[in-house]
Amino acid sequence: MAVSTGERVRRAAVKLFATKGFHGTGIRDLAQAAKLSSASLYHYMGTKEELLAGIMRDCLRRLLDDATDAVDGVADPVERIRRLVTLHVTAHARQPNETRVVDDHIDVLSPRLRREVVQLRDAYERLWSDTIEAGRKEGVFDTGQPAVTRIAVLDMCNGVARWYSPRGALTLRQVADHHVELTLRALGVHTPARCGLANS
Amino acid sequence: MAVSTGERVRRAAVKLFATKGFHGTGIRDLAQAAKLSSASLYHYMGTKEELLAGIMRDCLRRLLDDATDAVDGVADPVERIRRLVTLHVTAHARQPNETRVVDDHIDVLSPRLRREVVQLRDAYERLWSDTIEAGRKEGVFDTGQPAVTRIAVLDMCNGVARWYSPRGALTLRQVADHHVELTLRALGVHTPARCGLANS
Amino acid sequence: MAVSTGERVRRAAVKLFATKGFHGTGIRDLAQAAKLSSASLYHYMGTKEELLAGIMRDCLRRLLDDATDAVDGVADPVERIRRLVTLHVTAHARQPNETRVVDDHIDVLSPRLRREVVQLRDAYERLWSDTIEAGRKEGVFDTGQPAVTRIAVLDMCNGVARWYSPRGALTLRQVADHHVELTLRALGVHTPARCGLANS
Amino acid sequence: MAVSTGERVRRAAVKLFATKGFHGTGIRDLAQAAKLSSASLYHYMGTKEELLAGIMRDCLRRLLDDATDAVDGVADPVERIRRLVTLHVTAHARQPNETRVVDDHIDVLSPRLRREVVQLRDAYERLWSDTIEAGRKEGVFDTGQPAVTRIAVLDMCNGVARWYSPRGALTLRQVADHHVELTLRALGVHTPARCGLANS
DNA sequence: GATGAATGAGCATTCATTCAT
DNA sequence: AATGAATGAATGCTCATTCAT
Repeated sequence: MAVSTGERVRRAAVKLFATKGFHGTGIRDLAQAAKLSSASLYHYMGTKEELLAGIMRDCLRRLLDDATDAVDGVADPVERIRRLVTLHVTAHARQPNETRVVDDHIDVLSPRLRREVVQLRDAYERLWSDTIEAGRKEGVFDTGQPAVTRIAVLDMCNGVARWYSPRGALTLRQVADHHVELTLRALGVHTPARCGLANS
Repeated sequence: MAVSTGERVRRAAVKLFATKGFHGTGIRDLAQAAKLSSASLYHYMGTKEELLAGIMRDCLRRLLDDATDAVDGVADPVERIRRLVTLHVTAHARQPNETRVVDDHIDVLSPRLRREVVQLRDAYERLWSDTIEAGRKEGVFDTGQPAVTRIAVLDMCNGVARWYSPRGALTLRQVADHHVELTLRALGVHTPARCGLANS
Repeated sequence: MAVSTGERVRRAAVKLFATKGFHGTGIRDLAQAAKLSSASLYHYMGTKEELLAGIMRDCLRRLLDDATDAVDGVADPVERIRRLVTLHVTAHARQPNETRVVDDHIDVLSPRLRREVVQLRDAYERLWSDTIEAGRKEGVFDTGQPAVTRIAVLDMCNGVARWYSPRGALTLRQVADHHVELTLRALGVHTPARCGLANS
Repeated sequence: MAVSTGERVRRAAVKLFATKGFHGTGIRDLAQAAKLSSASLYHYMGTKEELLAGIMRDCLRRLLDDATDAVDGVADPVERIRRLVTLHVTAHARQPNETRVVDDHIDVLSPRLRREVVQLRDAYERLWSDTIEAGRKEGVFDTGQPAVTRIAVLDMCNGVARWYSPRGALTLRQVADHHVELTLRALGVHTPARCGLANS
């Protein structure tokens, strides 16, 4: 199935921004990767910065929507966190470039464009903090520094985008499960099969 | 106590590279921050890239040396990992800019300059993997994916450089201890005071 | 008749390189002479050095082609040398800048770009040495050092580019004829009207 | 025997100006070649341009003095030209760098510094034109364009600096003699041993 | 006599962007 | 929809030169 030119531009941008960084990517690099002249590029984007902001916005919106759906109606904090981690890790493994662009470029945006992106990111992180807080209140999570733990867990899961390969030794399922496990341990959840005993 | 001009250049570079990125930092930004003309800058550095590589090399060398000292003669894997985490977190909290430069810019370096930096980083990470492996062999660590866990723990600890403030709610001691705790949990170490019970 | 912008750039370069030298000509000088911004210049050239190499290559190629045509089918060494000198002097008188650029800048080129230029120059000079050699074999040229004589004659003819003016006392015809005469004398050809007697 | 620092500077400059050109030679190149810091260089020279002018001036002065001595008291135009050519070729073969600097850099000098150099050069060339004129008046030289011939002969002899090597096939004596021969032929002098007959 | 430090001006080249076609 | 042409501003870096030590 053919891909529209605008989509080709966006994909080129995602790949280049992720690997070379926003400032390390020139408009000519983008044009070449999108097989367009640099002038034509401007039919499909505003400025280079708006292109970046658009990518970040869409990626975060999708993540937020998916996460909202995933935990919708789920009350159990353990199950909620399980789903959040799985979704987060899956997204980072499947779209490593998009997620790396999102995770690494917030400071690059000028205030005007940053606002919306930050709002989306905060809304997304609130899903996590709310869940962690709920688990603490219910006594199923045991962590002295919930905010720090949340950041730590997210950083840990973000890292997947930098090393996971579908051709690697681990399946995506295994990686996701492992991070669920790590997260539950970080949150002090007593996973019975594991209390101090066998290797997985 | 006076600071040498060369040191001033390096400090300016550390701050700017950390906050704006290598490609986002111009030679004129550096000059202004170091209170020098851009021409004078070149008395104290080679190229901009060599300046970056020098910063990364020194920071990693210090970290590697300190870590080597810290675990020297310590046999117990739990104690070793405790020290590694404490040192790592402390470095990231005290020199957030240096460590962010190191953590974010390896891909920026050209092959020639990257080599040495990668060697240092690998030597440092080997301290971690060796320790984790030893703990697994002794049966005190319980993790199905030691390599993934190592990366996860390092990413988690690296994050400290992005949010810790000496003027924040937590002392450096508390942050370090918390990350030791998180790490031990990730490694499946049964910390008695915590097996499923009280908040810290 | 209008001149294309690319041609304007090339002409400006020829004039400036000839009069101020390659290193003495800045990109801004070129831009000003070509009535373009220095950035626009780069739509019409690669690097400054490639511009130079292109000029040299084209000039030499034309000279080589013209000389090849001029002596094509001509067997008599005296007539051949007559034509080579006439063509060479004419080219140096009519395009003094191009030829000066060619004659003065071979050492400026980096190896990559020098190769082709040197090949063309050598092919051109081979026309001369082959002709001189043939004349010697036939006994019509009398010179003890044919290689040195060839260089001497070429240097002598090259000089025309530095002083000839269409508004000067001598016509191009006269200058060419005079150099033919000088060359034949250098080659020891006995021009009857002249064996030691009258002024021309 | 030791060479003074000032002399070392001058020699470095001669070599570099000759091979890379004035504009192609940086002050740092000079300093490196003279084994001095670039600041120290300025103890031994004025500006870079004055260094160039000094070299040209001295070289021309020596040439002029030597040539004046060489023809002093010699009346016969043939003998005079013989001596001028021998001296000129010898100088160009023995000091190829100095003479190339002189021959190639007159246009580089600013008016102030150019004046004296041009005067010396003109005085030197007057020795040649006076001699040629005298020969013509006496009927021993036969050339229709004495001025053009003078330039041609000088260009021809200058070329020696670009190819002569003491390790080459020809001795300096042979090269000088050959150029004397070429010059006499150009001036239409009937050298008996040669009138149309054997190879040398 | 020698140099490290310093710099304003300049270098060739690339930047992101616009616009007429 | 697409691009060649164009540019002001900026890029990293080097220039020749000065001066305090």
